[in-house]
Amino acid sequence: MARNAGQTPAGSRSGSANRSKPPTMRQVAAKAGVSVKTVSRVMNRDPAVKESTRESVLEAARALGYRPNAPARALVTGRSKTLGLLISDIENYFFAGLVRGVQTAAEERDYSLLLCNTDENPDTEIRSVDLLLGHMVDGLVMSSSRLQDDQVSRVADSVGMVLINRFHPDPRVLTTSIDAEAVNLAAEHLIALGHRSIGYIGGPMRSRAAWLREEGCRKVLAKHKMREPLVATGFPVSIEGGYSAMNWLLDVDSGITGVVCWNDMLAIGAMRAVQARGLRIPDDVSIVGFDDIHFSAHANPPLTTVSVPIHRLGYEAAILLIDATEAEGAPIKSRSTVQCHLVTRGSTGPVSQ
Amino acid sequence: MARNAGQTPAGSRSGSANRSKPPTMRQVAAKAGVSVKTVSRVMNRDPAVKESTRESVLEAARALGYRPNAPARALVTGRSKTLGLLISDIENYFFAGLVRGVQTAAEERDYSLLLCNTDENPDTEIRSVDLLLGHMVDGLVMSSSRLQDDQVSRVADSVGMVLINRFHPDPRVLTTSIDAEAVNLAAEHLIALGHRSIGYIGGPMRSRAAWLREEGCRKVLAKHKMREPLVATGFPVSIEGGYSAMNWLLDVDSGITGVVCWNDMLAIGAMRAVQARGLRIPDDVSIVGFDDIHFSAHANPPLTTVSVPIHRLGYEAAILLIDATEAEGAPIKSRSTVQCHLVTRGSTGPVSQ
DNA sequence: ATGAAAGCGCTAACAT
DNA sequence: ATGTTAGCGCTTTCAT
Repeated sequence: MARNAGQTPAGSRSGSANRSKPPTMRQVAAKAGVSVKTVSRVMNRDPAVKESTRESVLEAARALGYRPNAPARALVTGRSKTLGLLISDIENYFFAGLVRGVQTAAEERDYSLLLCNTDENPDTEIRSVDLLLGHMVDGLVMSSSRLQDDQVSRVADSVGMVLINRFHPDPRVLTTSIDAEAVNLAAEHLIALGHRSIGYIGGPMRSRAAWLREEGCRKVLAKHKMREPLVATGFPVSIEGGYSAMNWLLDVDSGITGVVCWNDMLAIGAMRAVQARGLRIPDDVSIVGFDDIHFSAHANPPLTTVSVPIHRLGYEAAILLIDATEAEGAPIKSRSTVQCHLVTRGSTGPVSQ
Repeated sequence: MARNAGQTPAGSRSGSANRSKPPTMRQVAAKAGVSVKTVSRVMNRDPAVKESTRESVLEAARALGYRPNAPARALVTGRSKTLGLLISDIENYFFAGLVRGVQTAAEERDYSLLLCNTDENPDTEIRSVDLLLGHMVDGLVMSSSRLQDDQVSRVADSVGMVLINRFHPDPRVLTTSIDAEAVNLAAEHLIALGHRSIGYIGGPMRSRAAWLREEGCRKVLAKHKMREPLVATGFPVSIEGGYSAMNWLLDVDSGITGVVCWNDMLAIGAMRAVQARGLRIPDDVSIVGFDDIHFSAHANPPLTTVSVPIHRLGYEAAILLIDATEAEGAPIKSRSTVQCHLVTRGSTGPVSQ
């Protein structure tokens, strides 16, 4: 009877790639001697099925290697149990961590993940959003989106969405961000160590988050009645970019003793530039990063940085989104925040006399 | 007439999250005054439509904000234009690069990507495969799979698949791998530099690829009539693991002057351990990695490593898979190989006298 | 506790 | 060059 004992569906396996169509509910129903709807109920864990019928259905399903067809289900229910994830670059350690957090949440809640890279290109991003919407994703997680506020709002007309580290006036657009205090931690730390001549290496151009972080640095210095930081912006956000930016900083003002960086990648590049000039870290120059990517603890010297709970950021965002998607009425909660803290390591020290 | 000028579908936007259903082909057809099938043809770029009708259909579609419904299409065609991607950990730089390569190919060929992490856990992996098959993916890209050969074969009964860096006897299972010579490059390099006491830090346990690489190292030493390498295995494949492994190596034999590592992460950890002991790289110990992840060029000192074209690896795998999937008859090609080469940087040097 | 029929949005097979 | 009909695999009424 059951020619294929395991999970193998019946089908030829002769050399080439002709595959048999997967079994359907109808076949399971026939085999179990029940109606299609009963099989459906069993698959959806409807408690109103007799234990014995449930078992025989499950048995038949196993024997046939049956698997519910997600597209079919999506078609009729209008929900795909799928989330779209838009990031600028999966090879960036920050986004990789984010994805991991989102995945954890997705797995917990039984969602799948469709991943798209945007390369910070708005056209690519729009195409990706269209693609994702075509797949009937139930929600969208967007990080470092290059879309304007009104474009984002327009997307929110069609689907639930959560933005990472970006506030949006539209109340339907959910947000998960780092705490407001985080942007000040790095500068405060350097000042506490006695640094009075401070540089800043900035993040992506025209990014609101980047602007915010730079402003944070400025404000902290102002609060302590110090002169403005020397700011290096427009450099690529990469190790190489940090290298160039640091060289620029030192060329303009060789008296700088402390540098705050938009992120850890830049900071690592900056450290290399300092060392390449024969200066020592932290004796001559102290450097602070942002994110606390895995590698930073193992840089040489280990990098002092503002630790962002990246997994949590992704996890919270996804949970917020899923909750909002599944709530029929008004969303339970529309914003969430994760707490950051400074991790002091070897790249910073007291200013030398 | 067109109340919504832009791409906005008609629908309420009042505070809460009630979204209107997206427009269907029927509505587009009605608006354009044609049949559904004609709309279908336009959407599928069927050349057999008059230019004027095509345009009016496109116009109507734009006005309504129409987007083809992928699940519906998948249901009827049996193809989802979606690839499943199974990796062990997206936060591992190698896999992130792989994903990027796969994504490039997917985008080129108009496929979407469903991403799953396995954490090298076979149970998670089986669950993920089931999930992916439920989504009717057209193909599966698997890297560092923990499934047995026969389990893989069983999956291949249902769907096309390509394995990264793993050969499989089943001819239906496609493969993309690094070239056979790559595993020898590191050891050859150390030997050429005069090293005679060589250690090896191994990769994941029970991984065939890891075993192969270790064997490569052994064979090279044997070929040069040198004694067996001292092998450290069973350590976590991470910076921390490399640190511990290197310490173990040095504890067992303090005379080691050259170390070959399964990958760059381990190598970076190993470098840190050497430096922590007050030894210098490469003066006292030379270290070679594998992969050439982005960070390696910026390690301190920069890491000599076997450069694997990771993007290409992912790209080639995806292309192989898509080609095979779309070919109705026998697959065009079932294996592909990418060429690796040694990148000499600061972590290796001639053995000191 | 279970079943029959309708239909989700689309394309395939055949018209015309 | 365009339209009609049927049906993909599933869930949703509404029965029983």
